[in-house]
Amino acid sequence: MATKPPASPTLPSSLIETCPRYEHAMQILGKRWTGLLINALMKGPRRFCELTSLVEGLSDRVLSDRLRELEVEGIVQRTVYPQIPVRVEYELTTKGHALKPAIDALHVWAEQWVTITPQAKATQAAQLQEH
Amino acid sequence: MATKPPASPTLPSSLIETCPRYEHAMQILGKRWTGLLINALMKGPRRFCELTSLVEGLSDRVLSDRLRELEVEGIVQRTVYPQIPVRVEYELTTKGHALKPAIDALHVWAEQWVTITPQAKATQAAQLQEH
DNA sequence: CAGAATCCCATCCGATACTG
DNA sequence: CAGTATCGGATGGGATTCTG
Repeated sequence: MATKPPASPTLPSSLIETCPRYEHAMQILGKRWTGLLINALMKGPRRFCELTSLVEGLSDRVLSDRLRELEVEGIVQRTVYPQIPVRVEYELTTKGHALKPAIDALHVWAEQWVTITPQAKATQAAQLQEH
Repeated sequence: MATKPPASPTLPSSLIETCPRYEHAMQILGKRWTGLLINALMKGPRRFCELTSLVEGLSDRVLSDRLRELEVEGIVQRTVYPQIPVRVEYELTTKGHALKPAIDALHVWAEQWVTITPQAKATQAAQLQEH
């Protein structure tokens, strides 16, 4: 009962190139709001509440989560200005800015190829309604 | 949610540029295995079971889900060759291949910037153990 | 081989309330 | 303003089993 094709002659066994780094990157960037968040930070430092209004639908709690994740990854830098009330700014690190080409490429692709279908529009509209 | 600042005077109201297309793109590509899956398809058509072995850890069910999603999005084309047993191949469409620059850019970034930390290695190892 | 169906627990995340 | 704490419903996805 020939379990699986014999590893396919053409495939070198080393081919399991899951590429851990790329995988890790997708793990991070793939999470729900992260792409939009980084996009919002591309133009410069932003404060917490600016981010909540820039990225519509993103809640405090999740924003907080995402920012911490990105901080841990060294993609975002958090700076506290000890005024009263405190002012906190988030900005991309060098590593974060280095993502620009990738984000841009994704943008170009989206512009060219992604069509918002009527259903998708309806879905979106419905989601907006829910507020 | 702590009443937002007065929309911040410096921000034009049109600034809510969530960019629906980009958002939609991230929605799709961001899902758990999708990035790796597309990556695996970049080199040419693949059969179902080839994909399960190429992308390690990806289960039948999820692969099935992802392929259908990508098919609906017009990123992947499914072809059935009515032999016995049937042979099914998946390949990227033009739209799918158009993602190459973005994926490549992401790859470059990952190579340059992503370092697998000891913790991450430990985590990965642990995850592999669990099988 | 190429999946569909079912089960079911872990994680995610939205809403709400509270703090410095 | 800039968050944290907590809860509960929704979703994700792994394991297993079954089918053509």
